[in-house]
Amino acid sequence: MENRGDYDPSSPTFRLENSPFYLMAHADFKYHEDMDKVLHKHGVSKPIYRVMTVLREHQPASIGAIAEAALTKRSTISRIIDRMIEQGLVTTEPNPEDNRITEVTLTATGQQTLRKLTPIVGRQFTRAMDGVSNRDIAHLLRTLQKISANLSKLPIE
Amino acid sequence: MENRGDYDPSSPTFRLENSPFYLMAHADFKYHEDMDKVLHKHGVSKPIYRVMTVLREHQPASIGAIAEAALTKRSTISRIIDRMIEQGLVTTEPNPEDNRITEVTLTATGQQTLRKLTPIVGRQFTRAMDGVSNRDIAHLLRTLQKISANLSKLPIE
DNA sequence: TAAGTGCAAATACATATGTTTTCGGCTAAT
DNA sequence: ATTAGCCGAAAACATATGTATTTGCACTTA
Repeated sequence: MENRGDYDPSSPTFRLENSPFYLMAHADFKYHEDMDKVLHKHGVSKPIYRVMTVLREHQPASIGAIAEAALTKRSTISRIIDRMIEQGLVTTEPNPEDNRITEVTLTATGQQTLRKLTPIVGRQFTRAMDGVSNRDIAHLLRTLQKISANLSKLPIE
Repeated sequence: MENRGDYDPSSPTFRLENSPFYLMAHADFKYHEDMDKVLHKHGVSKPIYRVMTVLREHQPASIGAIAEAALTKRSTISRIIDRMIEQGLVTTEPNPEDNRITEVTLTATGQQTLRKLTPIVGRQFTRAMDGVSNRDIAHLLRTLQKISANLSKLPIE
C-alpha cells in the first residue's frame, strides 16, 4: 500500500491543515456559517433548508427517506417536518399502499420559498468557488464520491 | 464568470449527488459515523477527540483557541473540557500573563489515550482513501483550502 | 488611581438532537 | 384466520449544543 505521508492522521508529521477531513469540515462550516444567517431572515433554518433541497429532487418522500438523504436521525426529521407544517412549507399524508409511511410534499408556499432562496445559495456557491475551475470541481466530486463509496463498505473493527 | 452548470445549486439541473458541499458533508458523516462507535468504546466522544487532536498540535491552548480550531462555540468547549478533566485527560491552569485565560494541557493519561486511538483513526483514514492516489489527495487539499480561503472573506449580503 | 471599557470564561436558560420505548400497521408462517 | 415478528413513525426521555447573561480580570485614560 502507498505511504500516505503527512495526510495520514497517524503519521507523526500529521497536521490538521493537511487533513482532508478537517478541511472538509472547515469548508462546510464556513459555507453554512454566514448562509444560515441569511436563511434565518427568511424563517428557514439549516436543517429545514436541507429537507427542502431533498424534497426538490424527489417528491413526495417518506420521513425515513428524507432522514437518510439529509444525514439525520428519523426522530429529528419527524420534528423538523412538524415545524415545516406549522410554517406551511409542507403537507403530509399517509402512503395509500402502506399506512405506516408518512409522505411529505412541498406546498406552493414551500416551493415559492425555495425559489426565493435559490439565488442566495447560488451566490454563496459562486463565492466559494471563486478561482476554482470546473475541471477542479469535477475532480473534487470524483474524489469525494470515491471516498464516500469506500466508507459505505464494511466498517473498521 | 465561468458557467457552473450542474454544480451550482441554483441551476435547474442541479442534483445533490453533484453538489460539492453535500458530498463533503456526506463523506465527513460517513467517516465519523463508525469511527465514533469505536472511539466510544474507549470513552472518547467525537468532540473530545477533536479537542485532543487540536491539543496535540499546539499545547497548551486557551479555551477560545481550541473553540476556534475545533469549529465550536466557546461555551461548548468549556463544558467539554470539564468532562475531560473529570476523565483525567487534561488539566487547566490560568495563563500567568493574563489571569482571564484558561490554558489547557493534555495529561500523561490523555497523551496515552491519544496514542492508543491514533492507529484506529489511521486505519479509518486508509480505508477512506483506498484507491485515491496521493496526487489526488494533494489536489483535494488544494481545492478545499482554496474554498475555505474564499469563504473567509467578506460574507454575501 | 479610579472608572470605564473590553475580553475570556463560566453559568443559566432555551433549544435541538440523539436514544429508547411505544404504538399501530403490514407480512408471513402455521 | 390467528399470531408472531418486523417496520415506520411518533412520543418520552436523556443529552448536548447554542444563546444570552454574568463574573472577574486587565487594559486604558482621564
